[in-house]
Amino acid sequence: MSRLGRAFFARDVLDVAPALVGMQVGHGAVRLRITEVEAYRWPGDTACHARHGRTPRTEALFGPPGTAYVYLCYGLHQMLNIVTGEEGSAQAVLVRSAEIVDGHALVAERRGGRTGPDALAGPGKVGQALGIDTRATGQPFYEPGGIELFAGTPADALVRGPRVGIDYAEAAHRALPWRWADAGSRAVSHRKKLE
DNA sequence: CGTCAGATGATC
DNA sequence: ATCATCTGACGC
Repeated sequence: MSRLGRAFFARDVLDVAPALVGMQVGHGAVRLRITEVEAYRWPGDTACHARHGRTPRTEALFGPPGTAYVYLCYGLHQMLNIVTGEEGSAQAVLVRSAEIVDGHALVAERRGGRTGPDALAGPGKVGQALGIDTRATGQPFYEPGGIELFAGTPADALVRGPRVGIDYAEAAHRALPWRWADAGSRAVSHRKKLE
């Protein structure tokens, strides 16, 4: 499968996010098919980490398209974001869920020996399966060696709805339907809130 | 099926 | 103090 080039990511996050469903993300021996994503963008979205402007942590969100923004959530979970749009704009796609394509054994080991379905529903599980951490922040996806993104099998149909876990944001932004998922996949979190 | 508390650490 | 979460415990 072919690697996604920089141009794929150099569009608005609302175009890139749904296009990423069905694409594949790889790191080392692990390859996953993306099944659920969310878009974040500042200005105009108080759910976005960049809502208070540039800080050491959010600097990566303003970086060039096709690079990683990985942050630690609740002190436990490594959350993978894909930076989009032109450099200087704060946009990223959060990879929320995926199916295991390759590296089943390694993923099971990282998950503490849990063996079972190929569905990884939830962003913490995606980061854990890939074995990534915040040190990947700033790395490009379109070059070999790090986290890589490949063209995959687009979903037959997408479902969309509001994003998850952003109670701190203004009501209007909480309601934005900026979450997309593969309608036919079992690897989707909070499925009830989607249509 | 549901709700709930605890884990755990960077950030501003 | 807050937080783009997960898991296991417990109740129905």
